[in-house]
Amino acid sequence: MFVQEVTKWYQINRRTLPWRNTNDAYIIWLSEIILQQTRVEQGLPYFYKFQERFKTVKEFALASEDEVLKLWQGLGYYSRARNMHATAKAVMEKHHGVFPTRYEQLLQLKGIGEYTAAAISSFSANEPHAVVDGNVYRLLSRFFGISTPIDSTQGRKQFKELAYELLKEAQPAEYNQAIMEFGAIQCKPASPNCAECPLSVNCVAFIEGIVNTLPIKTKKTKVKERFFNYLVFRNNNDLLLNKRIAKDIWQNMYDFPLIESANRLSEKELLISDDFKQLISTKSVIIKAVSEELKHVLSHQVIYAKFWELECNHQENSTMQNGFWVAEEELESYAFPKLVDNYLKKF
DNA sequence: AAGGCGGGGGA
DNA sequence: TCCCCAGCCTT
Repeated sequence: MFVQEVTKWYQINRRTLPWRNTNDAYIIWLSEIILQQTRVEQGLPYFYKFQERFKTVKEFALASEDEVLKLWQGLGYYSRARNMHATAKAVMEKHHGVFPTRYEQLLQLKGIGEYTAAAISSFSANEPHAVVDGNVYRLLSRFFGISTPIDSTQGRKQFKELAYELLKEAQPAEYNQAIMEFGAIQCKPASPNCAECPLSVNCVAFIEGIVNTLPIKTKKTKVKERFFNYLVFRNNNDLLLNKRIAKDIWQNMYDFPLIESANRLSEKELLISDDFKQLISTKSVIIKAVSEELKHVLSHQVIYAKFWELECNHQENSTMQNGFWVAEEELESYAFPKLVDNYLKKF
């Protein structure tokens, strides 16, 4: 009953999306990685950009990581872009440039976990692997009244088993699309459309009036505060950039020489700090301006950032391993985190 | 098992 | 504000 109703609803209410109605595993892979933890509306323009720039997995593999990250700029979770690039190369080397469609092979590729392997293998080859994403957790927990936390090991196991059980009576490709679409459009997280829901008569959460308490999640991410003091060195038309190579946020993207402090720094505290002296090195520098404090919120940290604009009479960066000077017109080819991009747009 | 990893949108 | 989004990887 559940499977039939969800499928019937889907056939009437499905959105037309550019990655549907294809069984090209490469195109489906593009869309699935972009959509991880990302709403369709937010990912859509990126899907078009990537599809246009990289017509084939070979073109993707031949690109530079810098270019891939630049295309990905603004979408977040940048490891997705780095992993995609690695996977494109692996497909060239290990699969002769033919994107695999088998679940077990897909799982071997970077950035592809159980969900994405199930999605690609079912959509491209109709393999019977159940997708279990946020939409599926929500819909199943409500309809069957399951209160096991979805972020527990037991919960993941229970929902996965149920999803696979339901898939037995279904057409994998269509039903996997259907159950996610139903969760995204009909059984939404907040204010789901229960009044017009074809499942409501049998929905445990609806009958018991606990729709908005499900699904249950136990862990909450705690947010860390960080204080960034960016030094924007300018010499005539050139700016000093930094490549972020540390194991930290925004890996392999670009920003400016950075002094991070445990708390908010006054101008005096910044100027007398050892970090500042070290970055200045032998440069003679004039402070031209300082930006307002920009607050940048990530899911797991809040960054308070100030940009110090420094006029510099000569170029040297001996104290910075990953520093290099770039002409202002060249900035557009570097991938910047949103925080830095926001600053650059103003200045 | 827990924590890290972006950015945006809805209520 | 808080929560969630077509999750995955490392520790």
